[in-house]
Amino acid sequence: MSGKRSLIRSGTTVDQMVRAIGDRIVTGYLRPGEKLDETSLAARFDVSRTPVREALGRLSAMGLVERRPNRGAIVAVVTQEHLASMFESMAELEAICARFSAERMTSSERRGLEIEHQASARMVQLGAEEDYEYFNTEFHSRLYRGAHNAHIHELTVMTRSRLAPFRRAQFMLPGRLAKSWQEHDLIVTAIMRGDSVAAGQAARDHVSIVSEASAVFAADDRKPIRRHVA
Amino acid sequence: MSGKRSLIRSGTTVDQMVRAIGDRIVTGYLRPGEKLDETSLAARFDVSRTPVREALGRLSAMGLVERRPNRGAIVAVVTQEHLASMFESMAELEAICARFSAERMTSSERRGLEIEHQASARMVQLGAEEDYEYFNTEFHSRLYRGAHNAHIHELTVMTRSRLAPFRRAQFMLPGRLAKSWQEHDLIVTAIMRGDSVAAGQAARDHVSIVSEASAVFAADDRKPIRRHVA
DNA sequence: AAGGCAAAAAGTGCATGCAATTGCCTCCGG
DNA sequence: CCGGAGGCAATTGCATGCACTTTTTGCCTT
Repeated sequence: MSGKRSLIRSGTTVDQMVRAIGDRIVTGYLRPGEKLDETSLAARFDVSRTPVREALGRLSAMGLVERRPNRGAIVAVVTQEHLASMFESMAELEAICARFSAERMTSSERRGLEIEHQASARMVQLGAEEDYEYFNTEFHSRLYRGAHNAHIHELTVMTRSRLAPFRRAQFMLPGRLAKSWQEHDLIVTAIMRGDSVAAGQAARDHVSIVSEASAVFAADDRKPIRRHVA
Repeated sequence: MSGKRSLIRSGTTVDQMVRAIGDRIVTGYLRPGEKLDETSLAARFDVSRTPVREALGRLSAMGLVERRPNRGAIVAVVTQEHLASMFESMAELEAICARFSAERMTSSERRGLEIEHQASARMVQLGAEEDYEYFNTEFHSRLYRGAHNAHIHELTVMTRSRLAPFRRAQFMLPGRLAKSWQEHDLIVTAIMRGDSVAAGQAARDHVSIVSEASAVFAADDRKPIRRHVA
């Protein structure tokens, strides 16, 4: 083969394929409904069809691609209805995590959450969307971990990744940044005082709002986003 | 190849493998930690290693088998802690389904639920564990569908199947049958009067009790079940 | 000109073969 | 007697080839 398959090192070939293809889907580079031809993908990444097939299988299990027997794979196309169901699920899952976090977070976890949350306030003041996004992700991850429930954690992360393609532009909405922080603040406050019911409700509301914000973009997401190849 | 691969017809070869191996895991025929050798499985089912590999991949995504790169696959071994987290998740998921069902079930869905539930009462009187298990599964499925949320449905079914190996003996506990029905009754009643909070709580409690009942069996599940190699 | 049918082209599904990695067993040194 | 290095067997990971299914295209019929 040509180069030592430089991009995306580490892990087995299949892992690389999963990441390579998955990234392109999550970032919107490959658009819903787009055909995923095994042969072309294999050629594109300079591997044989076997690891590509396995990667498509895994991505299918993740819900990112749809596989039709004997008819090839396409990037999963989600109906507006199914999208709504995923957002609703996400709200419930986050609510559970927040509720459990309020009950179970260790004092050091609470401290960490508080500190990160306050740090992210600076990003809001600066209006740094990109940086805030990092803190946002970290914030939610802390909630998932704080729930101290491996399985819920897994389900939540899975659902979140599946929603990723539809969430990416949410912070472009004017004022969304500050609002997001305030919503986080409600959650943090509730967790700090151990109010599991309030924490759950605040988390649910937070996701619901994100859901609506994203829906705006889901609609005009049809415009060509195609960039350079990788 | 020899015979027309008679067992488990329909679907692609991989589907058959997934079902064949998955069944053996879910029913406890293959025990946690047991090595799943690709070559032997391929020989056993008279197919090549390729579909077996893909099946193992899917089962791994389902959480039924654990795959260690270059080191083969084993039947997923869950720690007591992770098992507890799955049961807890299940309780929360069922609670969500019951809550949504109370709010969203159509009148015909409500009618169907009620009828099935009443029918299952006969199984309790007869002490027919096997038959009751069918109604039980059906009952929960109705709850999942009644939530009218495709994604929650998916997560719930996935979690349920993953718990299947640890639930199978629950109805062997004396008196569990009648208690189960009474718990179902609480859920049904709450749903019928549209009391989402009560429905959710009843469903959560129901699963929690099942969880404890199953834990009893999870402990002495270590005894050798090994039979002939299928 | 439009519809339908058939043959070819394309692409998936599975089998098989080879390379690479792992685990084990042996042998040697301490 | 124990610990480690090296080689061997077993098993996984990937590549390739063939068969079958689906789709497309071009021609023939109406």
